[in-house]
Amino acid sequence: MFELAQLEQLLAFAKHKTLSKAAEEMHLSQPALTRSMQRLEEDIGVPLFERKKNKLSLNENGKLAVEFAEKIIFDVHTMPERLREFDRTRRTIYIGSCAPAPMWKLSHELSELYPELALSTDLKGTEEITRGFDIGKYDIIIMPEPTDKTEFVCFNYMTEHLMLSLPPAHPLAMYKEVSFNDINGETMLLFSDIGFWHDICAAKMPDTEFIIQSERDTFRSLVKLSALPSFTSDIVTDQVEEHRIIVPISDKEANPTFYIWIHKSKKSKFSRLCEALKDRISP
Amino acid sequence: MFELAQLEQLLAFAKHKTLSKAAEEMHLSQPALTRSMQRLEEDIGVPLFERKKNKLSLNENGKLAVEFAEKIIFDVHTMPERLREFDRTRRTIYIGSCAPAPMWKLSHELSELYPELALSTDLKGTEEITRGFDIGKYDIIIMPEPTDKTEFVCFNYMTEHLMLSLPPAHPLAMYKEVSFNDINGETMLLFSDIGFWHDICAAKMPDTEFIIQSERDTFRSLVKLSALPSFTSDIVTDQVEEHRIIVPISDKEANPTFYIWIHKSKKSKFSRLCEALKDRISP
DNA sequence: CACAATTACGAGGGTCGTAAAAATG
DNA sequence: CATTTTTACGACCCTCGTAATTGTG
Repeated sequence: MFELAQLEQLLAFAKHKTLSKAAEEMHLSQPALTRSMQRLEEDIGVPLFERKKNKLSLNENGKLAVEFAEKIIFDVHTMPERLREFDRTRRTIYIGSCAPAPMWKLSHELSELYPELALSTDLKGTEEITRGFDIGKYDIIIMPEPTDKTEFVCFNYMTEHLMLSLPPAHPLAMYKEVSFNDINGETMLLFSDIGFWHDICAAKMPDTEFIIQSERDTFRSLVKLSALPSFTSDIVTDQVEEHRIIVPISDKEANPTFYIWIHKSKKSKFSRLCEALKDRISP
Repeated sequence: MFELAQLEQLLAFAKHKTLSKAAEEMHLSQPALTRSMQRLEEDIGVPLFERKKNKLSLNENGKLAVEFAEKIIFDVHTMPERLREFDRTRRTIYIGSCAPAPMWKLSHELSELYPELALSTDLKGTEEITRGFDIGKYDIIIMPEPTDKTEFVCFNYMTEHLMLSLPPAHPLAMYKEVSFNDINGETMLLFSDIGFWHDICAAKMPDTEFIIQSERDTFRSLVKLSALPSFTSDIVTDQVEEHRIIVPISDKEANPTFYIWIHKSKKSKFSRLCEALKDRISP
């Protein structure tokens, strides 16, 4: 049986048309290549080359052999790549979420339930999250609505309450609660990595100008230093907001319940999680 | 890079479930297999096995690796087979003919024109010959009719005259010529390997009983010794038929002209033959 | 205790590189 | 005369087999 190295050498020769050049690419001496190709011919049992005194070229057999070799070498190279990728996905839980708060909570719980697995999290709008779920990019997704599709299992995970964070001097600070409509037209500070909240903001407050900040620390400094309103929620408890008035937002869109979707086919992989959530199964 | 031998060893292990059995099939010692599989894991970069103290089994990666390996090893084994077949067809001219006489003539001419190539001849009815031509089984076919298909090139090759060979005492021996109709109902000797002549006989002499003989020498002896009529032709000059009366057959089916068909795509391969026949091209 | 997997170590075979030869444009 | 292919020869690396170890049912 011939060796893979010989097929790669054949491809190198087909590419460079001379043994010397091919040998260079293969980090091999010319004589070694000569013998290696002679062995290949012997092993296969048909002549692959046309030999002139100082010229070697592929004959018809050789040209066909190159086509075979290309396919085999391609498969041989993809095999380890695909296996490594497969191994990686096997050791990682891929989460897609439409909001940060439930993702933090779920990440925390998963890392305790599955300390041997790595987590990969992705924060996007609902549309992109469901698309990624459909193509198998995510094992688990967090959505602001349940699903009744029979191929998914769905859990009621948590509810978040969005609130307005205001400097005490702000006119809205006196209200016990506000609606998106009240805020519409304001200029606001907004953190960028917030998933579907972007869509909510755009839909419910079309006239509001958002000053978007992607650095969390910078965002927090801005909130402290500026007189502009910003959002916070009942989940973001760690965020110290001194000298700010917190006002609940009444709209139902501001108080979403988040649901966890999992493919039924992956139930066994996430049996521990499903067990932990079994009381919250939806519907 | 891993080696093909390692993939085959992996397949052997997948088949036998233990290194010892696999080693036996591979004509290798167990320790050698152990190390070989360890190298395979290293080369690919992911664990393929689940190791218990005295039990080795494939993990999920390993099962996927087996699928890859099966495909690669299959391709590796087919490559030499296909190349040998390709080489053989390249060195052989495959001829299909519906009659023996033009096949002998063509074989003779081809072996002089292409002394470096082997000949493979096949004698069948017209239907089977054209079918074989369509599927590429034959490079050249000999047919009793021309073709006007543009993808073929066609030559008028030769005409053969079928004749009746009779013992002098036979009633038909006095005629200057006969028709198939005159012979219909006789009992006749017939050589078996005669291609489309079988169809002619069956069609034109449905009531004739043919005593079919496949051994040429036996057939000739029978012709000499029996008082039964048989066929001969103007081409079969070497056949000494003492004490036999030769009567021409008048039907047009008994005097066919044979045509050579060649795929235009193979014109270059048979350029010498086409050159030799260029005066007889048949539109 | 038979069997399976793994480790240690020495031997052998195969492939490589260097050197040299032969041929070409 | 630079370039290319091929052959000859010695060296080295790599894999193999034997032997020994550990562990299991």
